[in-house]
Amino acid sequence: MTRSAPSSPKDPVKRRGAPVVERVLEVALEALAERGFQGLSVPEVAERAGLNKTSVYRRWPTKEALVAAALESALGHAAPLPDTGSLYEDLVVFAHTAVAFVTAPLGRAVMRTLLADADNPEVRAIADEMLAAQRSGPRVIFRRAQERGELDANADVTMALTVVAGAILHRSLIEQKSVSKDFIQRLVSLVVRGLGPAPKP
Amino acid sequence: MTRSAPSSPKDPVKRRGAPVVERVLEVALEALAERGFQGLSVPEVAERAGLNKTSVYRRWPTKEALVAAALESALGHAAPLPDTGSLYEDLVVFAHTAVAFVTAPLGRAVMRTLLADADNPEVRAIADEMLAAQRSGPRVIFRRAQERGELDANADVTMALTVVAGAILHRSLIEQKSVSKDFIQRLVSLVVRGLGPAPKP
Amino acid sequence: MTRSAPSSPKDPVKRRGAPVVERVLEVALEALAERGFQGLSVPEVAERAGLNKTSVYRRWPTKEALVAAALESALGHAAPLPDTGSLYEDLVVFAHTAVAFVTAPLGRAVMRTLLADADNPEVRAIADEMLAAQRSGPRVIFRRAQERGELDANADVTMALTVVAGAILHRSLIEQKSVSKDFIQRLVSLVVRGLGPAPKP
Amino acid sequence: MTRSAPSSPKDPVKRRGAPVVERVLEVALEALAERGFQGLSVPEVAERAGLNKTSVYRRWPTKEALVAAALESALGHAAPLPDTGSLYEDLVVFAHTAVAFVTAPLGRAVMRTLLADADNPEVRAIADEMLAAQRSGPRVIFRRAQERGELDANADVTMALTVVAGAILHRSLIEQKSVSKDFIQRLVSLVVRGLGPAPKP
DNA sequence: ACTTAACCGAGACGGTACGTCTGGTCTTTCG
DNA sequence: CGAAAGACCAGACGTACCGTCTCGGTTAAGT
Repeated sequence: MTRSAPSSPKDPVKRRGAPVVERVLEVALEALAERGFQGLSVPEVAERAGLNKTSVYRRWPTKEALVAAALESALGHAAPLPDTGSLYEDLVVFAHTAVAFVTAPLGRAVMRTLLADADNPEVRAIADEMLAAQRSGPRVIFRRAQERGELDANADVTMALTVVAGAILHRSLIEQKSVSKDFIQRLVSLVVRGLGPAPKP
Repeated sequence: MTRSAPSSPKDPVKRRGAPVVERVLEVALEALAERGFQGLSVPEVAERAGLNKTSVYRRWPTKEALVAAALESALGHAAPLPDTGSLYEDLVVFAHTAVAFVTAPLGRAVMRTLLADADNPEVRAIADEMLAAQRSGPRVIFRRAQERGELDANADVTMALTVVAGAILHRSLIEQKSVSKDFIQRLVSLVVRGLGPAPKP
Repeated sequence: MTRSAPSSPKDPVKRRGAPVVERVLEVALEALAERGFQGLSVPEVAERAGLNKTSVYRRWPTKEALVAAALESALGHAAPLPDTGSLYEDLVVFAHTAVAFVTAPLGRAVMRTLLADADNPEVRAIADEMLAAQRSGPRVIFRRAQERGELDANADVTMALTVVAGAILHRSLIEQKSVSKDFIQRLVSLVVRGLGPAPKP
Repeated sequence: MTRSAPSSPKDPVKRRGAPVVERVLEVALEALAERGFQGLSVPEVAERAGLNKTSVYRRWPTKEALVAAALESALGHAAPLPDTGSLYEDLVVFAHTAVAFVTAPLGRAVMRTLLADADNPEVRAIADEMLAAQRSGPRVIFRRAQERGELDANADVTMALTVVAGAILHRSLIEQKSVSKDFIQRLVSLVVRGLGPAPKP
């Protein structure tokens, strides 16, 4: 017996296909960002990836499966959480990563899917999961600020997150203006102030 | 005129002229909200409106023209601006109208178009225009607050608007949760506080 | 123009399509003769007929329906029965028409269908029907010969028909040789003699 | 064992495959009879023979080669010629072998190929050859009858053969009826009579 | 017994064609 | 004249099948 490669005892599938899979999913993600879910066509992805459409259909029988796989393959790239010792600084750094996410193909794809093509439950579920992952991290920022005493214990953290994310979203996708560093600073300023106690009249 | 038509209990909706146009544009708006721009098809609108697709094509030769007309027909329903004498109250009222807008078919259609189907410039222009109209009003709220001395003269009004709109947008479309009265109050609280001077440490 | 067109009291459908139908069926018959039933493809027929494949599919949803229609449209061209007063002469004339049938596209199509593609019952039925029609006529020839006393009353008429048809079939399709006038005469001679009483030893 | 021939430095063919080859060709013949030439697919033959399609393609690169090999492998099974001393009896026996041939898979395959799928010249040539072999034998029957004086020297022997073969062909393939013993007797009777002198009126 | 080389199984892949579906144009008829 | 009906074209889509290729694994021969 020629037991080769003990690390892969049996790998009947994807001996030839491994690089192909990556390429296709990458292309699918791009296309998803450009055209949205319903505008995406499997033949187009196949052509862009440089292989025959039948080969794509073989692996992912439906468009949903392809998109789900593409989204899933891009999961787990959580950005490292900032810890500068200052809520303001932390939030600025986090906002930048959020902007980067929304600007990159993956983020655009997720956003388009969430906003416009949320009909398919399978895809929707994955996109939701990605969004939750995206939101779970930053909560730590606020908790640390609370532990430092920089933030009140019952500050509306959830609202702050929604505000930061929503403002960036609105700015980049609705107003279609670039999210500048200045914008982020003004946004974070407003939020940090807003989380504090009411100003004296 | 076939008013009674006993042979057909279900009268074929609106047969000629002006009422037909209204019906079609109304249906087009609904479909736009449901399917988005690229998901909308002229034959489908025709069928839903109860007339032959050729009749629709006669009036609006392209899908763009139909959508543009539909959006345009829904313009000019600017909500009355609140003037309660309190920035907080004014913003709460405004936020409610914004939520109503985003919830209604027209608003959803505009949002979907802006977010996901912004490729066509003609349609995009109209949607932009609607958005600008939606934003022009509320600025008065802040100006009045500044005149009352309730708000600093160089407060970041633009940011405040973006934050309110963005948060509502994020809440309803991304998180897919209902925008409750409580949510709005907390949102406006945060924004009003954020517009004030920095809290004392 | 509103001319009610009394010249066409026919059904309201196929005003544009009437000539198209003929053309398609004609082409289908040709293709059937060339490629056989299973070798025939609807798109190919459409292209040869100069119209879009969807137009063909609209009228005949399946290949079977198209072939059935093509065969049916070619029915009813029964050749006039000869009546020369001589069994030999009658058979010679009839054999010539049989040869013409087998040589023409229609005949070849029927033969190919009967011989090679007899799997589909719908098509098979039509081809069978055509064959029966083709055989019903010639029996009269023998009956008249019997009435004239030229032929014995219990002569094996069915066998004679099978022999004439089979020999022509074998000659033209199996041996692939032309069916000459001389061949026909020798064939009929043999059959006529064979129908008579046994020769004296 | 087939002469292992140690002198042969290279014996690329059939070290392991000898029984496989037989099985494949046998199956191919069956499939040819069932589906005809153009309906036959190499993968299907492979599956029916219980081996992988690549194994079949390795030996016979094209469908034509496979069919040619299948037909060729079935050659040379000439039935022994009858010699009963009576033309009638000889012909009856011969007709039975002809019926057996046409009924068996091999015969049906040859017939289908000759009748319907005669496009490929290579295959066609082999089928023609088989047909010629099938016809060469029976001529002896007539020659012996002539030598016995039972048959006139210038009787139309070729026509008689065509008639017998054609009638059987027509009966079994066109009329799709079984070729009974009675049918054969009546057929031979007619032919034998037909070969004799014209009956006296 | 061990090596070697032909053979076989498995399945990914490109490619072609098919039949379906839908969108948009056009002609003809009806009211 | 406008609306209905629907034939028609165009093109994309997903499926099926074919034939090629490249891997491994196995079998049969030969030192």
